[in-house]
Amino acid sequence: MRSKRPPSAVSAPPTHDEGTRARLLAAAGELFAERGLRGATVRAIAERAGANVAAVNYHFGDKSRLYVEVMRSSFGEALARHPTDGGLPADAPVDERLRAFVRALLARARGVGRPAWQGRLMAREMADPSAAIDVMVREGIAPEFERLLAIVRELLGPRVPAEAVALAAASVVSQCLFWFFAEPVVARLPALKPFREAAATEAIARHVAEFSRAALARPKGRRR
Amino acid sequence: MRSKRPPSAVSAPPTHDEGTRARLLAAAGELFAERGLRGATVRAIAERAGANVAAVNYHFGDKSRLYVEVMRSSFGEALARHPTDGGLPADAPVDERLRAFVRALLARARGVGRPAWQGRLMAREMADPSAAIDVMVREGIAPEFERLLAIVRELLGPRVPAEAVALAAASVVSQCLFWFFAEPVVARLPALKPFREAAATEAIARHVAEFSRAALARPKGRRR
DNA sequence: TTGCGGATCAAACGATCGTTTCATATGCAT
DNA sequence: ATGCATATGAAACGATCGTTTGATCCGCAA
Repeated sequence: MRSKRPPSAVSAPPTHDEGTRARLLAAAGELFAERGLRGATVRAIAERAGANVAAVNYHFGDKSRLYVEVMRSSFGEALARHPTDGGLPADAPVDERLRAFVRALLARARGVGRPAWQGRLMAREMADPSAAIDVMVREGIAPEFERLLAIVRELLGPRVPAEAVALAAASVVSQCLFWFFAEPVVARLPALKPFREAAATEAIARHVAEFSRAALARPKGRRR
Repeated sequence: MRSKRPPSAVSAPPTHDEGTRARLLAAAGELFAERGLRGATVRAIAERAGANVAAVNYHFGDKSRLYVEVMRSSFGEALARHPTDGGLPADAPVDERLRAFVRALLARARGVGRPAWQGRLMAREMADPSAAIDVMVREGIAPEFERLLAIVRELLGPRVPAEAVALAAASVVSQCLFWFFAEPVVARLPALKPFREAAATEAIARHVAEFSRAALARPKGRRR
């Protein structure tokens, strides 16, 4: 009912309107994050994008194909905006690399960049996995988890078995994911409520890095 | 299409058939966990329960009321089956109390008891909160988180500010929740896949308790 | 101008879902 | 036996959803 024209430039589109497809992707991202794959109707997506109901099927084939396209672009954008190496050189100190990893994971989860709905999209994909999660794990999560495994192995030392390294890496990741996976609980616990604000992200990152660093302290002269 | 009668006792029901309501609750629990609130249709629930389509509305009013009833009974059962104090006396050593807390949380999440779908139900409620989460947090999660806060405060000492205690408690909880909140990812990461088996729950509990215990080590003679 | 292909539109189709309706069965007090 | 409240059954209603259809608009090459 609003403006049928895209709110982009004032001038007319160059050859044909590329805007509709992009606006559908953005609107679908928001609505899939808000209401889920089933809950977000094609009509609502088209309306928010200022497009016709048939636009989704015309540009993406069907609703499920639009969904995986949203997941791919959203996840890829999050990967590019917050790289887990934090721009650090490969030979940077382990502590700094661990801190950078934690910071990147938290930034992705809590939407420090533009679209704040990407974290919720990921949480929904965990609770209700679709075909999109396979490529997300294979192309994004798995290689980055390998990088974290290397960091943890460097912290724990070469004598620690692989299973213990994997468990420790999981402990690091979990502390970052918690803050938006369990967001409805965080919002309802008075002790955790102050950390919901975006400004608290840095404090959480510092805590997670310190907490993990203390737990991963190399047992130098321990009983053994 | 199968047996219309409940497969309970061989004899006839005493006065009237109480079984239908209970079978609807059980079938709804499974299907809500498998497909979510929207995905599980009342027809599928009624069919699995061996009841008529109208039975849901007759016994529970409508679908959403059946859902909150499922959540309440399922969550209450999990609370009762795995108490976070682990049956320990209140004056037990902090380390044992922390271990018991972690073990209980993991047992609930990974369905060590009977119904393995309760964890998935909780994960879905996190990704897509309904009216049920308010009572779950108020009656179950909040008081138990307070108990964890007391444990952590005892470990960190009285000089640590409340925000640091809250962050540390969140770190403990997150390590337990991770293993079923992020289950689709765990299942796809080769390094974590072996921990999916139910037998690995005890190993995870030991790791989480040790990891947290090391991170929460009281800074005896640290810089201060 | 004409013709054409891509893009958008209103309208409708078929399927599914939650819910309702009304009939019927059952157990129990009278 | 009779009346009544509870419970179950088959069938349908109204609403919504994903998708399809056919017409229309528009920029551009011939």
